[in-house]
This record gives sequence, structure tokens and C-alpha cells, in this order.
Amino acid sequence: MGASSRMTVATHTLTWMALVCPKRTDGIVTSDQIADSVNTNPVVIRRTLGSLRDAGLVESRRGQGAGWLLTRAPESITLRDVYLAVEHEPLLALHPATPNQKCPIGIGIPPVLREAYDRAEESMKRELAAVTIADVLRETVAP
Amino acid sequence: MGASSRMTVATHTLTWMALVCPKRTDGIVTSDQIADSVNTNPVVIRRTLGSLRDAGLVESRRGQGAGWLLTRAPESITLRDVYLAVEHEPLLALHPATPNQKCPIGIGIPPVLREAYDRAEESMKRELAAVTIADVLRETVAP
DNA sequence: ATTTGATGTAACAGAAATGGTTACGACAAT
DNA sequence: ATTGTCGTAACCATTTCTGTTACATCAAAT
Repeated sequence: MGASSRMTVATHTLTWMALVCPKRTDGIVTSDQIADSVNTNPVVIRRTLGSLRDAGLVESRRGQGAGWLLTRAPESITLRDVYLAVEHEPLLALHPATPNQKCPIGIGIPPVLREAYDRAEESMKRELAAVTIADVLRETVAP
Repeated sequence: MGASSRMTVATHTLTWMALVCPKRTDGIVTSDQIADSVNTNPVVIRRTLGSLRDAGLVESRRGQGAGWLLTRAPESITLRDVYLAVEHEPLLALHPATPNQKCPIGIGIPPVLREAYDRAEESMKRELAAVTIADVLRETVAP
């Protein structure tokens, strides 16, 4: 399968906020403004921001002058945090249908694969943990 | 996104072949027999075996007495080999639509993310490379 | 109190991916 | 010539993904 782009939209969103929020007196930006940079619909951004808020990475304000702000320093947000915020399914899926329970392979292989897959996924997350939003911002605006 | 199960079907297939092929005088098994263990349609298995053949992991015979056989020792086939055989898209996708080219983030972020994603994917593959089909078979049939 | 502008969320649509199924020609050993 | 399996196209139902419209909710500002 090709993978979803939620991770990319979320990281783009946080990186843009890291760049722009400090320039605002209140540190607040709107989903419309972010959507303009990502080139998508504001609702898509609000959905993403909802996940990021659930993970404690951003906060939302309502009413007049509403919008979003970062709750953490960009140096302290890793791509692993972002991944965990927006992806909840395991990277590699087991069988679509329960395999044949009369076959020793069918019986025994699911937990073995699950363990190997989990180790691989952890390894990927470890690598994502080495990169912060501040890193992404710096490299993105570098000349 | 939840991920595809091609990897699981392919690994199950190879593990089953590693168990059964040695018991046959000609070392040949059919897609029907494998499908019975995986609990799916033989065509699904033939499609998977096609990818595995393109990667050089199995061979097919046609005509009377046709079927499939392993071309490598199970000890020499890693889960990384299997992954490379059946998955061709990057693990993490970039933007669905080209981001705003008038925004410095929109312009600069794709290559930065691509590099971070590729590093993460390589790390995952490295972990998959540590497990062989022989390992999976052993652990699967262990008491 | 009213106005204002943004959030929060449901509902829906089109496109693509996925897994399964049927069908049938190609093939080579018997 | 028969046989059994591969190889592959075609199609289907289901799900996922991204985008979109619509609208109620909310709180600051006036």
C-alpha cells in the first residue's frame, strides 16, 4: 500500500506554526492560513490539528479571535510525537482473514509476525525521534 | 492508514513452502495448497508468488505437475527481502497536492521530509533484515 | 445584546486501493 | 489427446483517503 499523507500534513502544519506563531503577538494562527500553505481544505487541517491537540502538541481557542497555538517548543517536538499523534494502526498488517487453524503455520505464525513487525515499527519510530520540528524548520528555510 | 497485508501473505507463503517443499520429492507445491493454509483465494497467492518470483525468491513450473518451488535456502531469505519483493511505495507519503509554492515552508519542506522518511524506512528495513524465513518457521512451529 | 470570525463536526462525494472471485487461454508432462 | 496448474484479465464489494459543504457553537469585541 502507499501510505497516508496525514503525517506530512501534520508535520507541515507544526513547522509552519513554528515559523509563524512567534511573529504574532498572541501566537495564534487559523486553519485557513495553514490550509493556504499546505494547499488543502481548512477542514482537513482542523481534523489534523484535532489529532495534534489530543496528543497535547497544540491548543485551540474559540470565539472571536480564535485559532491555534503551539503548546511546546519546536525543539521538543519530534517526528515520532507527530507520528504517534496521527497514526494509530500498526505499520504492517496481519492476515485479512484468520488463517487455517488446522495448519501449524496458520496457527503459529500470527504472533511471530506481530512481534517482528512491532520491532521493525519501533525501529522506524526511533529514527523519527531523532528529528524535531525545529530541525525540519531550520533545514526547510536553509539557503 | 492501516497497511496492506501483502507482506503477511508473502511471508506466510514462504514459511509454508519452507516447511512443506522439503517433504515433496520434487519440492513443488501449488497455489491451491498454499491458499488453503493462508485462507484466501489461489489467485491472490499466485499474484503474491509472482512478485516473489520477480524478486528471485521462488520459481514456477508450468504444464502437467506444475507448481512452485523455493530458489533459496530459508536461512538466506530475510523479511527485508520479502518486503522489497511485495512493497514498492515509500512507507510515508508526501503531500497529496503540491504545497503552496509562494510559501517558504511549502517550497522547502518536501525534500526535508523525504529524507527523514527515507531514513526511518531504512531503519525499519534493517530490523526486518535481522529475521529470516527459517527463523519464522522455527518460532512458528515451536512448542 | 449583537456582531463577528473561527472552531468543531457531521455528512457526503469521488477516487484509489484492497482483497476476493470468475473465467479462460497457455503450457508441458503424461 | 488429456490433464492439472500457471498466468492474467476482468470485475465486484468494501474500505480508506482526501476534499467539500453546511451549520451549530463559542467567546471576544463592539
